[in-house]
Amino acid sequence: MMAEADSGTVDLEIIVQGTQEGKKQELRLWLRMLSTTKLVSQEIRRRLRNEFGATLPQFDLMAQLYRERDGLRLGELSKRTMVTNGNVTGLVERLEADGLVLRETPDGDRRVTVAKLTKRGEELFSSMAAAHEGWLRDMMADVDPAIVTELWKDIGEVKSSVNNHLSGAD
Amino acid sequence: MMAEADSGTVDLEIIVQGTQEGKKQELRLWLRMLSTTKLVSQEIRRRLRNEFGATLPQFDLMAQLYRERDGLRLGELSKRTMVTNGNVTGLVERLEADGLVLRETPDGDRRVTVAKLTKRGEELFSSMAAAHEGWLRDMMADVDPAIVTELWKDIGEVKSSVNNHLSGAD
DNA sequence: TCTAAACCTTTGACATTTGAAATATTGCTC
DNA sequence: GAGCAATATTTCAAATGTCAAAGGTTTAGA
Repeated sequence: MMAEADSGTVDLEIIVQGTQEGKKQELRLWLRMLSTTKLVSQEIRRRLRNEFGATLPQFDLMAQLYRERDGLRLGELSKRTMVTNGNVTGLVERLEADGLVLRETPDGDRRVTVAKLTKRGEELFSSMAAAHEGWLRDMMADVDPAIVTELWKDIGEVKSSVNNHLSGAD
Repeated sequence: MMAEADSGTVDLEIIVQGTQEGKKQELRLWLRMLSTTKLVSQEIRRRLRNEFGATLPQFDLMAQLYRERDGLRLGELSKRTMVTNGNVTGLVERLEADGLVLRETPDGDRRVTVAKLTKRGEELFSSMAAAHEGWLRDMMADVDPAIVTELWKDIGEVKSSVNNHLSGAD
């Protein structure tokens, strides 16, 4: 596929970063990121369901509330969980029905709804979070810790590049 | 947090890879992978909608059919797209209604349904695929190609580790 | 103050998603 | 060849997801 130089010398630069197959690398990376993420998500979903009777979106939402004990406005929750507004409404409704979250409207601004974890919500999330962290350590047990750190850094670059090339709203 | 040796010497190994922050690296990596994947997915979803009136799951499904011109059984489609069986049924139904996919039952085994792209489906997918690849190159434009390649390799290790530590079915 | 723009959440229509149960067909075994 | 496990798909209920439009509230300006 790749033509060798006519003399004995080899053009290393081309081999290393150039034409090699360097066309659809981004697509290839994306497909692998996507399938890996799906794989992990499915595993976490399964364990959350089996061990805690919770769903992944519920876990994500509670995670945000757990670190903001004063609660969050639904719009803010929407941004942080990357879930649409309308979706947050239903999610919070169901969690409230289960007694894990409560909603209140602050005095100052009656347009706003703030969601907080209840006592029960805090306790449940606390144990889910501990398990969750363990599952991830488990799943990534075969990966060299140095690579984990490196991946974190490099994926950060991907994320920031993507953020700089969005078409719609931020 | 980390006990210092009693003499003047410092245990570099512990500092470097041990306690430093080395506790929740896997969790941190996972959160970043997840948010990055969501970000890219949303961008692709938006562009598919705006430019082609298609959804992301439809695109994924058609991608599998595009590379198997003889069609695929629904179960096989389910595995390859990592989408549940029941879900594939509905997706294919809607694509069939739009004239992009057709279903047929082979003579040999009447339990089976095979889905294929129609002519129109092939044409549409072909142009979507070209655009899709371009979007990804765009979004990752600021990332050094060497890092793209490295990420592909390292994420492969993550994926294979995860595959070795699944609780449920393969 | 009256009103229009801006802000925040909910609602509604529809698509996707999961997990489990139901159906249909095949292949094997006795 | 009747019964039964194994396969393959569909159906169902409930949850999640998007997008757009509609509902209240607040804020600012005329």
